[in-house]
Amino acid sequence: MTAEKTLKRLKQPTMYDVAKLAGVSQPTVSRVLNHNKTAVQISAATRQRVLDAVAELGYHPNVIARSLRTQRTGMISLLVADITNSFYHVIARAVQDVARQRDYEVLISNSDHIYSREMHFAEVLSKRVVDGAILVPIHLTDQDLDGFLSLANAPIVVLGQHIQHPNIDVVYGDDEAAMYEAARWMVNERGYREFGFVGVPEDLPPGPRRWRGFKRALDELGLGIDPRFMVMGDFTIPGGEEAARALIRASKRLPRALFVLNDLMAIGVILTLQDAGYRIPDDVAVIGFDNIPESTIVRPTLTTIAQDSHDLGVRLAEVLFERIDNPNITGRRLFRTACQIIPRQSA
Amino acid sequence: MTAEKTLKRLKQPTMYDVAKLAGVSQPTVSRVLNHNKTAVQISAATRQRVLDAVAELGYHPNVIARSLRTQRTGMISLLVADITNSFYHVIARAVQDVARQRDYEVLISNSDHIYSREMHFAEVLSKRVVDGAILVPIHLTDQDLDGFLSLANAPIVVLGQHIQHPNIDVVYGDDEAAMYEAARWMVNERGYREFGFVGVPEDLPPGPRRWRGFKRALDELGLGIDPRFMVMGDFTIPGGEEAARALIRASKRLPRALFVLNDLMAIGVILTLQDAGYRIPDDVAVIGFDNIPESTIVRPTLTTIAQDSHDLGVRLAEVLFERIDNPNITGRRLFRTACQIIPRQSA
DNA sequence: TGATGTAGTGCATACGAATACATGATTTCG
DNA sequence: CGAAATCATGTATTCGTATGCACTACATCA
Repeated sequence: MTAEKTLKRLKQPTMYDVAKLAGVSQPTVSRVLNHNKTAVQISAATRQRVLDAVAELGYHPNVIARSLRTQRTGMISLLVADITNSFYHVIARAVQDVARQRDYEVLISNSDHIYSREMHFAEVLSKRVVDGAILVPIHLTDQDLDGFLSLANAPIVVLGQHIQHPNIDVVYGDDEAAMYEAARWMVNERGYREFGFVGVPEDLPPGPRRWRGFKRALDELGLGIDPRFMVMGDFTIPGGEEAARALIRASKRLPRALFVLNDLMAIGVILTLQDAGYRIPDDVAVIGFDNIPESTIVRPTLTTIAQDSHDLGVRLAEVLFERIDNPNITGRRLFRTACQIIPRQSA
Repeated sequence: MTAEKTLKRLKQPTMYDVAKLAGVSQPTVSRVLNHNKTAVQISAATRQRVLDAVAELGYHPNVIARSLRTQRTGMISLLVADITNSFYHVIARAVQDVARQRDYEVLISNSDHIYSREMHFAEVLSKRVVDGAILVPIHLTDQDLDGFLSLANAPIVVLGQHIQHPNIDVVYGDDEAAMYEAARWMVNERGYREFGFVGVPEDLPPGPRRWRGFKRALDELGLGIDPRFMVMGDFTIPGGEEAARALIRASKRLPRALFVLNDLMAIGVILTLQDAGYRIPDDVAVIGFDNIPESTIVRPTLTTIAQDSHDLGVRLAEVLFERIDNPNITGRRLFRTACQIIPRQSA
């Protein structure tokens, strides 16, 4: 009698168990537990009996069953391009904070910039395990997203202006304008007149935009850029290191200042150039983008362009929840966040 | 007729829809789609008709409904203490890789070392949204975990030797032994004989263990430690900076070498000491713990003790899946991973 | 050739909670 | 004081899938 199968997992109590103990019906239990969300009244006596029974049994609602019935999961997902990139940490934390206030869970995934992982993520979406998704699409196209959006009945919000889908909201830092301003600042305030650029392959989202802002400023100022001083990386520190080595290989003389597409690569560039004997910023100045925490760890500290990533995260989450609460919202809504130059030692 | 409510979300097709289109019953569809997991046979003709119907409708199984029926979610969760600490990134990635191979999703959460968040996480567990959990408990006690374990019918695996629960598997890096070896190495190989220690409050898990290993080596070598050279932080870079300032305040003369409980704090210590005019390692040597990527960014590069975090992550995931597959496993199984000294410039 | 398998399929039900509807008890008001 | 309104609760059904069981058709064997 006592020695039942201890190995067998104990079954969780259900609303029926609570109802039986309290001497009421299962729906009554449901109504007591959701009384804030339902208009139905429950007598104080019944409520108390139910609550006592809940406490006695240690009852927890089964989230799966509830989700099946309500068609809501209480979860949103967040796809970041690189979990090791601190830029996304702040965003993730902000998203989680907003979600926590609404009793939502956040499912964080990591694509490592890999297309198939982004696709996999979108597929999970279409199986309806989450009520909505925030993503940072690097490879996913409007077409891909369109397919998933019509399958999934969940809204999508993206970080990055390049997604043009007519029914996906976009939050972005205005990096094109920021690059433009930064280039002018480097010339006018800092006095640099010869630049190099460490970017990413053309088709990767932030690349073309940041390049355009940069190029526009240079054009207006009547400055050109030597093609040998343009190299590409892959957003990571090793990518930056490789890019720096490529620069050195291409020409023993380096440009006076380097714009690097993001901070991680900028750090890689600095470390490699220093190892090769160049002084930063005396021989080569370096400016990055993102203002990640590591930018204050490198020496010299990294001059960079800050996206207000906390704000980005909060907006992303808020915009998504608006859509979740009100599925009738349509259209491509745009939310812009300004960027800001953070002058430090490297440029 | 065509202009139905476009605003209304389209309903996903269900197995019934597929069944109707294929001219079979719903269970048959289920059997076709799960044929690898079920012993039942299906004729080739029927299978093809069903698959065609699936393709035509773009059917996706509803994961929620399946979970309710099977009592499995296909998700595990991972609670890390600090999402900004790179040490956990490698673990997260390793866990995700193992999970991916088994078609499991990983729900990453972040406690920020906050007790209430750890509790919240455990509660989610007990509502059965995941099939198992990996966690890095900082504040959670054996008692807490015991409560949740008996509520949840899901196994728990933890990182960190301090959890002694008789039914929770433990994976850990052998940091006590590593600190012991590192202390001997600092004395015998590097020649330091006067040490300071930057730790964390006594009750926080890795603290006492790492301290014990360190202390044991010093005792054996007949070296003492000046109480003024012992300060505490909170695992973070700002925590390390504050600790360094406390050290300087306590005595203008600093110890010859500093053991710091983890790399993030070690970096904070280095940056602050440098700003205060101390040369690393000439005035003060610093050794950290974890071997996070940032340890190669600081200058001087950080001498540290490496945990094989990829291995830790893989083990954690594998151990968890073993338990998920075989709920009859009981007991506290221990899995140890060795640590390794990584000599760099800071000590 | 009738008893016995076996492959292929449908029927009914269960998972746990939420909700439309029905019902009985109580109050309200003309 | 009787009809209608209101309150409190129960009954029945639903969400989408998996699975035990029943059933048919056909093959197998003695």
